[in-house]
Amino acid sequence: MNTHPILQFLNEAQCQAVSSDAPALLVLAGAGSGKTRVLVHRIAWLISECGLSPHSILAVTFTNKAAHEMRSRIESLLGRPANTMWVGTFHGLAHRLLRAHARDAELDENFQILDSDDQLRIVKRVVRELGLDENEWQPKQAQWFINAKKDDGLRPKDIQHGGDLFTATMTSIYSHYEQACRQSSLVDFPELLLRAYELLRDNTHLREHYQSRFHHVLVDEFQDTNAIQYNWIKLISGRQNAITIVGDDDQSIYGWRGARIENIHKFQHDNIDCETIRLEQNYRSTSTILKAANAVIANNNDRLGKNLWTSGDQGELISLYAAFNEQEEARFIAARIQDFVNQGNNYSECAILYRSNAQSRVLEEALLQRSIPYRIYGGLRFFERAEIKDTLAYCRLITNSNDDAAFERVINTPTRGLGQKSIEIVRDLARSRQLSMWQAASVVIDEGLLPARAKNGLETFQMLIKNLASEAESMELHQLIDFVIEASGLLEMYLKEKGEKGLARKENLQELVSAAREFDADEFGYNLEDLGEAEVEEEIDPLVAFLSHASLEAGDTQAEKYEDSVQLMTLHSAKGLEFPVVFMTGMEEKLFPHQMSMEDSDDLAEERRLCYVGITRAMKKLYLLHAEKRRLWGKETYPSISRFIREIPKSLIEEVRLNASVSQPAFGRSQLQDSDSGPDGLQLGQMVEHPKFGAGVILNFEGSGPQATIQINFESVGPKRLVLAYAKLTPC
DNA sequence: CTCCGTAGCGTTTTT
DNA sequence: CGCTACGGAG
Repeated sequence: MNTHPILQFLNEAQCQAVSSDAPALLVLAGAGSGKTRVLVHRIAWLISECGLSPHSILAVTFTNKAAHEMRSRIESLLGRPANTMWVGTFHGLAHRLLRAHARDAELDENFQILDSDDQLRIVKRVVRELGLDENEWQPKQAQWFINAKKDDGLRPKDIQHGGDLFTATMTSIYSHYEQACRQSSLVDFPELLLRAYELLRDNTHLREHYQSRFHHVLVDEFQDTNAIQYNWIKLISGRQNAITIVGDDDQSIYGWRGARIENIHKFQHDNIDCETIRLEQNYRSTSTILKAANAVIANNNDRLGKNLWTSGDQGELISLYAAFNEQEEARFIAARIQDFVNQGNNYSECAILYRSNAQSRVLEEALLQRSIPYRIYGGLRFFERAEIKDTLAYCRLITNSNDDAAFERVINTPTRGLGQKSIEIVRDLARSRQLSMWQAASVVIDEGLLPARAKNGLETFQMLIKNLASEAESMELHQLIDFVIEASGLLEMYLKEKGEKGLARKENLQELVSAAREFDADEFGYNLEDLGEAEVEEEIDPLVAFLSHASLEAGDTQAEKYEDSVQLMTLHSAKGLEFPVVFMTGMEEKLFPHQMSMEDSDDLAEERRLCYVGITRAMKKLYLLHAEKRRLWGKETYPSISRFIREIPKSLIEEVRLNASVSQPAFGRSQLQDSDSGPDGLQLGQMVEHPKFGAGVILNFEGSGPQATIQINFESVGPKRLVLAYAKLTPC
């Protein structure tokens, strides 16, 4: 037994992972197996035991939350700050590199970051400018295309369209979009990564500098990395440095966003000396819950393989409840939560998970009816609010008047007599003379291309921005923001809004001012004190830093954290969290697995991983719910039970009835029936096809002999009772 | 420019 | 069903 303080209280596999001296280490960390703990302890180990300087450590995560948590846990373990250690998100670190070496990356030193909203606006404009029909060539789709290509490290010139009209058109949009971004010194999220990659790839001096600096690179949630992230990691760590990657192939749920689960296999392949350690002991859930999770995920192929276990006890059976409809599903949950709380527990110990956001509405209503406090994850985040984005758009114009995205956003907000038509004139001129909107505006005024009223508006706008820019030089960041809010007329405009809305907006704007007051560029690593040979260009403007910060850390989704409340969220946002009691709702075919992911086997496997993630969120008690009837987009549907439920051993489930509960149920079976099997080898819960009614699930067998009937829940027409002898059923 | 009516559409989300 | 985005009327 190792008695080293850093290795204390770790199990054997964890100790091995923390103290491994392998140059390439892969830690396959199952849900709830102490993944973050291992990562944090390993870094502390490297510093205090292997004598590595924090300066030579690079740790990468996906979310800001994870990055902050990691740094503070390392520091508290070490008992001292480790400022020189690079800990951050892929995007945050890429941004840091680009700021420090803007010239080498061929970027304007005041470049700003586009969020997906701004990005879509620019794509839309490009599509329009190319004279393409927006219905045929949807900007959303083009945006998706561009991002997917960037995630794969492809520039327009790298794309072979081979005469394919779709690819050719999309590539052309991509190319023009790139041009527009360059014009305005704007960088979107995937561009941050791609640029940072190209920077190191094409600049030997810089690459060698960072390779000799970072002796150990650690990556969290490796299953979520995309192609460019993987290549960036490879580039920055070079051949001589150690890499630790931590991840769980079974929890890869972002394939649709470019994440490459294969990167884990690739890592093993690229590093012949790679050591693999599995963390399979789970400290979160009961063995019942783990068995269910293991059984479900076992249906996927190509896994690296892992079996979660616990030394804890069995705990309660998983409860399965078949509700009549979604309202009843919600009421059942609310009642259970109320019971749970009445027994002396907290609301915050309960989480309600769903596949898609639309499901939350009915759940909210049921909770509201019982006055159960709840908190919804997701939704608008602080820096995404319209009033905040408007204010920041003015600030961006102060920093860089050629920022077309910002220009378009506020040119007529608040209204100053500039309609669609006037803006179109500016836009056209900007395009034909290859100018930014701001530059084009001056030309339009000089050449008298606008009616008097619009011309006035445009001039007022220009004066305003120039005025703000000159004031900016003598003001503190927070004073400036405050001044912008006032002088732009935004505050006045919002206060005119009726109801609470205007006031809420005013409060948010005040919060923005305090955020600016507390903002410290150095603290967020925007100024780099120790780049050594690779020189830092001059000190970053605090406003530029604040704007980048706003884009990179959009802030929390609104919620009063201190209040004890039930947690509502999608299965995706539940990843990484845990709750004593978990309700998984809408366990129905076409909802979960989602209809759009049922055809393709890779998509289906990802849905299954999502289910695995959901199940493993539960610590003590798991409820699975499905409705026999569900209103979807105003239409009644009769969904069949999710295949994932059928993948859980029946011995782990008890079916909840309204007044009693029976263990070892068959799905939808009456309590009196004691066999799963009916005549003709048909089984309860089985999918069958009827020539007239289509597909359905067998609910029950009744009677015997020639009068025997079968009850089937059809997708098209709902539950029906048929005489078995005449029903021409084919199993499917 | 603002307001209102309707056509169209409808996973998952962080940076 | 309920939201958004856009187009026409005032």
